[in-house]
Amino acid sequence: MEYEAAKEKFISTWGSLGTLWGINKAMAQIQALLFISTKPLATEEIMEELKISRGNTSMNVRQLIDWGIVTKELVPGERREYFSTEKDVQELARIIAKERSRREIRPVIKTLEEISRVKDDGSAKTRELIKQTKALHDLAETADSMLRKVVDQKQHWLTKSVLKMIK
Amino acid sequence: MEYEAAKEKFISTWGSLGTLWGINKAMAQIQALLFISTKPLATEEIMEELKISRGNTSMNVRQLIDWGIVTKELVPGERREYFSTEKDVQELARIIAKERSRREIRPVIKTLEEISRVKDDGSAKTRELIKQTKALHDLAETADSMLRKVVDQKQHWLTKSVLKMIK
DNA sequence: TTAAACTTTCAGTAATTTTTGAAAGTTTAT
DNA sequence: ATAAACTTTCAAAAATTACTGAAAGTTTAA
Repeated sequence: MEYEAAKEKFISTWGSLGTLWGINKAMAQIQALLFISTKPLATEEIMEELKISRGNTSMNVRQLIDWGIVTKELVPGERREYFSTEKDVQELARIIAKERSRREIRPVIKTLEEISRVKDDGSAKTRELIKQTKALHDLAETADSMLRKVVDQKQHWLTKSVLKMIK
Repeated sequence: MEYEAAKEKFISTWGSLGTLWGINKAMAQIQALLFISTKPLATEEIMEELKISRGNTSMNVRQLIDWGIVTKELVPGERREYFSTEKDVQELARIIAKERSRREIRPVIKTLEEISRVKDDGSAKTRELIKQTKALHDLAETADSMLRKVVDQKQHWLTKSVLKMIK
């Protein structure tokens, strides 16, 4: 495979993965483009490479910045803004895990807690709702806690030792 | 909160979570409904509870069966099919993690491998593509391996010991 | 203060995804 | 073989989500 083909494949693979993970296609593709770029890119260059509009580029770059995945690079003497993404995959994973926990898992945990405090009228169906909601709550808490901590500072030794344990 | 309100909240929360995870709303809601039901439900009952069409119900139940999350229950002497979902959350998590690995993570890993074998022309951009693709590949492998094994048989002791380690 | 160079916003449009419902298909009992 | 009771399919419609592009906004330099 030649460079151009490989690059396109990378961007489109990453783009469709994004959709699957609740990130839209353009956003994922911009990140992919920056991820394999050897230098920061300006809006214009992103638009051209991905064949998307200025507005689309602007909004999605902003979202990536919101997520903490992309940063503005100010090139001295240059008016326009350049963008680059976090290049270290471990750090990238850390940021994504943290944001997903905050945006998605935490709110669900809160709702499950609320639901499990439904008025217990003693009926079988109410009991079942309480029981199942609590079980899910516990699972979500455990998963979230693992996600956040595993991915935190201690990745290196932890990854290694966990893998050793379960192999 | 009264039972009916709690139930509706549970179903709608689960429904929107589903969307976020690449499962459609109806599919997630059907699973939610079965999850808190005290008995298996027939198509007709699902339609009524969720106010969705017969076709929609049929297609989404079939998908849930495909995923291995829902099973047909044959009630002796009854013509129609009843459905129930896996009630144990640990088992549910196991199935979902396994399926997501198979359907989503594995194919991406394969593609990343392919891309990282791009013809190395020695240019900086090709080198960057190779380097970054390989880094992502490694990360994905590690994450997938952890996901699959952590969630496998050994959940109990593992969860406990990992949590102890990272706390 | 003006103008050039750029970024952001947002209403309208386009693309995608989900849902419906009626017709076709299947199964079981007689 | 027929019919009743049920399930599945799928083309069309509805709903949702993403994208465009032009106008408005911002920043910097002179």
